[in-house]
Amino acid sequence: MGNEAGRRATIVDVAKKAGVSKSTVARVLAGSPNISDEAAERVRAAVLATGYERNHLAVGMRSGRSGLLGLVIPDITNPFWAEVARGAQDRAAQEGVSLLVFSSDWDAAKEASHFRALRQARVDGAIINPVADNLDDLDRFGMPFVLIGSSAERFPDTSSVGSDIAQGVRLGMDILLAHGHRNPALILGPKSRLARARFLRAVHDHCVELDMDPSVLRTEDSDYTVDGGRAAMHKLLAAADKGKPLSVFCANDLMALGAILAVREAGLSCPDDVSILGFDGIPSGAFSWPGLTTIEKDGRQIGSTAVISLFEEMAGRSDHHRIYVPCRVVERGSVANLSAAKVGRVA
Amino acid sequence: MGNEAGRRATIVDVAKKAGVSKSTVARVLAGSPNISDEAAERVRAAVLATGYERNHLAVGMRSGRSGLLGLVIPDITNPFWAEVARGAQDRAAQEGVSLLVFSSDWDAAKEASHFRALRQARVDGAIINPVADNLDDLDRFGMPFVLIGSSAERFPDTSSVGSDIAQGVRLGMDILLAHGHRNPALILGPKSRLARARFLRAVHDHCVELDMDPSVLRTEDSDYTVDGGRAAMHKLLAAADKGKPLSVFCANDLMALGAILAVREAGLSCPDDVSILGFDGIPSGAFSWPGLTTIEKDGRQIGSTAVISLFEEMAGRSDHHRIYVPCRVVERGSVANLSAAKVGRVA
DNA sequence: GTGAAAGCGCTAACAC
DNA sequence: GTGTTAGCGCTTTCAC
Repeated sequence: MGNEAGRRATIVDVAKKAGVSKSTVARVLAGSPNISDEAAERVRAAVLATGYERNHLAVGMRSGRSGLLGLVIPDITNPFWAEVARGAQDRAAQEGVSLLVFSSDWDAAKEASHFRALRQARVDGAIINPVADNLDDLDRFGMPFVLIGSSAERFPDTSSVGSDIAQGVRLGMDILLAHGHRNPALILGPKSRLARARFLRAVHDHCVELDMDPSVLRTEDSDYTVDGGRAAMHKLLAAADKGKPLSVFCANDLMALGAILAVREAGLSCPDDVSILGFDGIPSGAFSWPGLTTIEKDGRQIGSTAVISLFEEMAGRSDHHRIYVPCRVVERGSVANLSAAKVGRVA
Repeated sequence: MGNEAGRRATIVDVAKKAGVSKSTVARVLAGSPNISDEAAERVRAAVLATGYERNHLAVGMRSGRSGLLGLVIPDITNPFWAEVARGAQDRAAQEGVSLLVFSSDWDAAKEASHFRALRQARVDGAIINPVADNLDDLDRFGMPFVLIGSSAERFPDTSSVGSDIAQGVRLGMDILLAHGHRNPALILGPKSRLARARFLRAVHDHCVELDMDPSVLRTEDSDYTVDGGRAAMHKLLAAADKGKPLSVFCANDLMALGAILAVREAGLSCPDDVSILGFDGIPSGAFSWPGLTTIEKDGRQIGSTAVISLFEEMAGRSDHHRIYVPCRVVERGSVANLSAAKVGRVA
């Protein structure tokens, strides 16, 4: 325990044991260069002997750095956000700081109360997927922060890290096209959501790049849920030409999983009759039948990049910036290769 | 900001504004009873006017309570542990404390380093799914803690909260029996794992209760993975009587999902030819085809109960205890009802 | 019912 | 290169 009294050792105990002053100990601990080798050695020995461990509360109080970072995400139970949290955790550990994690449930009141907790804990900075429409709470207290997720774009003059949706959509369209699917249908989220507009815009932009007419693409609006995707798929199926191969690009994986269900319910086969492409990369996509081919967002990368960005922000050594983390294709089995199939039939 | 200088308001600013002493402010904040209504009112007004928020670092330093709790789980990315974290988070928020979350990856070295972080942050207590074989690190520093998950049973003289595996296994066997499945096969984890023995023992115990001979049950050892379950299922299929309905109780959901895959690969149907029951309740089970019928562990409940237990532990107002949180059945479609099927054929 | 004063463990000037 | 000193913001005796 470090001393006779049985309390935890303090810097004074270490100083006494090493026969130096508090400041010398503090300097060794901080890795200051102006220390004699001998003193440093004695301090290190004393630290070991006493079992001393720095009291971050005291450090934080004096230095103004608590060694704590805050992370506020919608729901730690959502696999994408869990990945983000993991990425942030690992990076924070690497930097020697710890992470306070909060779930907001997309609820502004909860978010506000988490912000209060962050301020009271005197976190050195925060990584936030914002739900409320203003960040005054944070600004007012001068807490450095970095926004994550795509909703961050609502806020000018902030740093943010999110998925590169435009690139992901390009990837998705290209996969579909490369596999022989012309004019895929689109299952989108509800009109109210910003994400819907961004996804759609990305599709349009890429169509234009490809000399395709985007207005030809059939779209179906729905909720970002399994049931939403299922319902949308049923509508698409009802309106589709029988016998003609159909392909669908869903704006998230949950809807894509629902679409697969709907195809089976209609007595059709995925991918033989209809090909389905998702967007997210949730783990459940690996266990559906067929496995879901999807565009995967890199949550872990977003989390770790956000920590790095936050450190920049804390150091104030950079302007605000937006970082877009690229997505990647995960091919499983829900998108048929039409060209290959034709070759097969010929043979 | 609370004062002219633009720094965050302190208790002194509040005291000045309210025209009372620091101590009076502190007493109001702490909810002490011996305060005149008038003073209390003026303090409250001053708090609002200054935008004062308690500095938890200073509070912790002086009072010895940081208002921080630690949570060390194997992986926040694992849906079960994410549920646990969420339960703990919500309960902690309710109690006015914040949660530091760490992932150990079942790695003793990482665990040790997280313990150090917990000690340095001076958390008031910790909730831990232990990987290492001893908890001396924690004991030595007198940090109150509660163990979670079933591995906790390795440690005598500790408090713990985990799933009631015995009850869950009973639930599973009863579902199988009720649906007309005699003598289900068992897909278990590797021999090295404690969890395997506990699961098997629970099955045996329940068989004895039911006057069944447990030695009649075919078992297959494997890894706790999708591929493990798939391989085990193929072996079971190879050894099974053709045409006779087969049922399998898997010790976790990942293996069960693999088993479903194997059944399809063998050209058979689940649940028509073989029924599969899982154990865990992971979200992916809802998206497989057929949906996985399983015994669900209540991670959220475990998390929130662990926080309550930890508070008991911190208050020292109870002996060590073990709490077993009950599991529940989630019926989806992977277990056929043999009795119902027969009725159907007759009709 | 309230105030004055001490001090938690540490860092950061400032001296030497 | 090292020691001395003054607090950081709060809680908690101890007076009155």
